[in-house]
Amino acid sequence: MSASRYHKSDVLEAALKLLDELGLPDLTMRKLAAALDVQPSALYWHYPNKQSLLAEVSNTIVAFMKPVQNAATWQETVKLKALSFRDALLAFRDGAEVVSSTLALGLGATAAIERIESAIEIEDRTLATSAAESIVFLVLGNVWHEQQRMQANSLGVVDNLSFDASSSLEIGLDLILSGLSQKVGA
Amino acid sequence: MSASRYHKSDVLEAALKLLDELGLPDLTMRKLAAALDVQPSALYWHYPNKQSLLAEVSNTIVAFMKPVQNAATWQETVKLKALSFRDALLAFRDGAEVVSSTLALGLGATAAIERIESAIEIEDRTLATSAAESIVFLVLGNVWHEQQRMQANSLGVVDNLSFDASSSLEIGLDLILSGLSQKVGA
DNA sequence: TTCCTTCCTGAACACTGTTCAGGTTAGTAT
DNA sequence: ATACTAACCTGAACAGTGTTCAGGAAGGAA
Repeated sequence: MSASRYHKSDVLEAALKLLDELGLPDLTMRKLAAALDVQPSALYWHYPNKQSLLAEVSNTIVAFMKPVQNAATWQETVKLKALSFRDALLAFRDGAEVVSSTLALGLGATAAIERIESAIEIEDRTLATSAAESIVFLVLGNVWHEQQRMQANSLGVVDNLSFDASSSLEIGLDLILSGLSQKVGA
Repeated sequence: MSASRYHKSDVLEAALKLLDELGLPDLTMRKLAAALDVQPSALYWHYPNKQSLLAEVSNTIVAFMKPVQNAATWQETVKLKALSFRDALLAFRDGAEVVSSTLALGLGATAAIERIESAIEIEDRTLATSAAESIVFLVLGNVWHEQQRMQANSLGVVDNLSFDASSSLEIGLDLILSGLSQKVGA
């Protein structure tokens, strides 16, 4: 198989598949090349470097956010969007770490902030932006931590299962949203 | 100079110094060894691997948090502790990234969560833990983002200076704290 | 058939973390 | 002073990493 040639989207697709199989630490250019039955240097025709490849991987993960049906209140919509972001991260192995890294580099994942900000129906847009950014950091931190535990568990490391990550995230979200409602008098 | 032998704390100290001079991506075992005028393999007598070294670096950064004088309300104390955490991260180059990585690995930085949680004077300790965790994620995300911008700026990359990271963090903190006050009826 | 763009090879460069057998130094005990 | 033991380090190597570069082959258009 794979007798013909590839283009950018094929490489991206293969990277996502390999990310899921091996995890981020083992996602190397050489293994990616081997999976495509190609020399490592071939990848550099499609992407200038590994970082820009990972940036597109990150964008793909973020774009995986499912749109939310409008809820009763905008607060509810914001929460659903945040949880949809969470689900997108969880859908890919090490998703949170990938997105965190590229967001810190200023490359990708600003889409997530914008999408959440757009749901915050208040007049003070500076406040809305900060709130959206806070929510994104909160989700990323939570999921990163959770995915790390998942891998540790699959490696047989003992863990205190007494801690429910998903409800911890929801508590944090509720805190921000209730603070937001209060500050804006709604 | 450096004619005599080292022990663990010397290596840690040198690592912190080198982190500040070179940044996390260039903090390699070989450069650390060279700074100590020692073979790279010598480092592995003190630390089993690079990760455990970084975990102690992370712990040192977190321990850099200055204690806060008790404020009028516990809300104020929590906020001051969060800002003290922020200052500790900012005191070291790439501090937020270092601490994020090791916190995700479950190794260090739980001290920061505990210290903030202890200031949250409410009865529901589950809520307090989630709130403290949220605050830590928020600070880490903010500072990571900010430190990345600092480095980008020092490399001559253009940046929109219209964005004040420190006030964005304070807004996020206020949102969580006001949500917390509301939920507990204080 | 010529030509040009697209995609890839093969080999190398300059690194990285880590291991290991063996040596040296320092301090303690006899 | 001598023997012993723990602390610390050398030197060399292994197996891997991202990336570069000159050149070659495949596919479509003129």
